[in-house]
Amino acid sequence: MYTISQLAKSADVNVETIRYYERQKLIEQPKKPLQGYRKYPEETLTKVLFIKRAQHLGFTLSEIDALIELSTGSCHEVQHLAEHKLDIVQVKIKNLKRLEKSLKNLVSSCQSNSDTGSCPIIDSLVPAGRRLS
Amino acid sequence: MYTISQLAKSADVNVETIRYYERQKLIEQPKKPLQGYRKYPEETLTKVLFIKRAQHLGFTLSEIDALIELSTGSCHEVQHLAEHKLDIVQVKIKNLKRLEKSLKNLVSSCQSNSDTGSCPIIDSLVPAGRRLS
DNA sequence: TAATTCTCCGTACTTAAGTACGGTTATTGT
DNA sequence: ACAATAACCGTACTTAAGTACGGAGAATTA
Repeated sequence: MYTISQLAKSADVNVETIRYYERQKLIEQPKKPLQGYRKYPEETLTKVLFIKRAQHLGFTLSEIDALIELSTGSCHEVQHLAEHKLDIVQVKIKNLKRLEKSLKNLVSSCQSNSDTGSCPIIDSLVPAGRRLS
Repeated sequence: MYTISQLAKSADVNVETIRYYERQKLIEQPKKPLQGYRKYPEETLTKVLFIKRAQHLGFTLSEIDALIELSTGSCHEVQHLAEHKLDIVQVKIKNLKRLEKSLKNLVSSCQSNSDTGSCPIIDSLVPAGRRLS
């Protein structure tokens, strides 16, 4: 059993983060005893660690909430959630790669620029036939 | 010369977005004439279009502000900014690829799962030796 | 016992890039 | 001339995931 600060330290998060998770109902707040402070069971630490791991995989807190809901039972639905997240990640990668390509082009067009009066990057961002200033 | 709503329409943004850019000093608010509404010059439309293009490349508004500052003059610094953004994009791609890999593993571990009582995804998110519920 | 540290709790603030609202004035269309 | 738009303006709200603050009470340490 942990106090809130022991729990936070064990999970390597801020005390405020624990309280935030409680407000979001991701973890349960233990009843306040008549005397003394709240005590958190081992299970809560497990849950916070679970949340942190899932966040690392790109899941949002509300997705993690769903994950926890589904954890007792539906492996299939969990899989579905992970597949959905995988889709999103793959779309993001695709978009970033397009971006990477554009930026590389821009940077290299600068490299071969000898004209000190203009910048190919700026020029390419200004629509054709327009003047920025 | 445009009214604010003509400007917004031409740039395909919301009127509120124009006003927001004014507050952020990305574009200048024309003086209010003694009679009538403000009039925006062609240059402002160019700037808004510039902003939108730069945003597409992943630049934040404050970076775009810098870009506009640098546009008259320092091609080298503009290049530097673009290189910095390229770095960031490449780091993001790398991280997302690691994520993609992990998610793929998780999904495929589910695919080969015959145990209806547990889910490999959930199991892998719960730290070793712990129990979620 | 006194001082310090911790918990508890509600509320407000943070970032980014806007969006929404509500009231007032100005302009345009009929 | 009168109704319907549009502009103006300040302020507040939005999302996500927390962080910060301030005051009150409880617990630990010297």
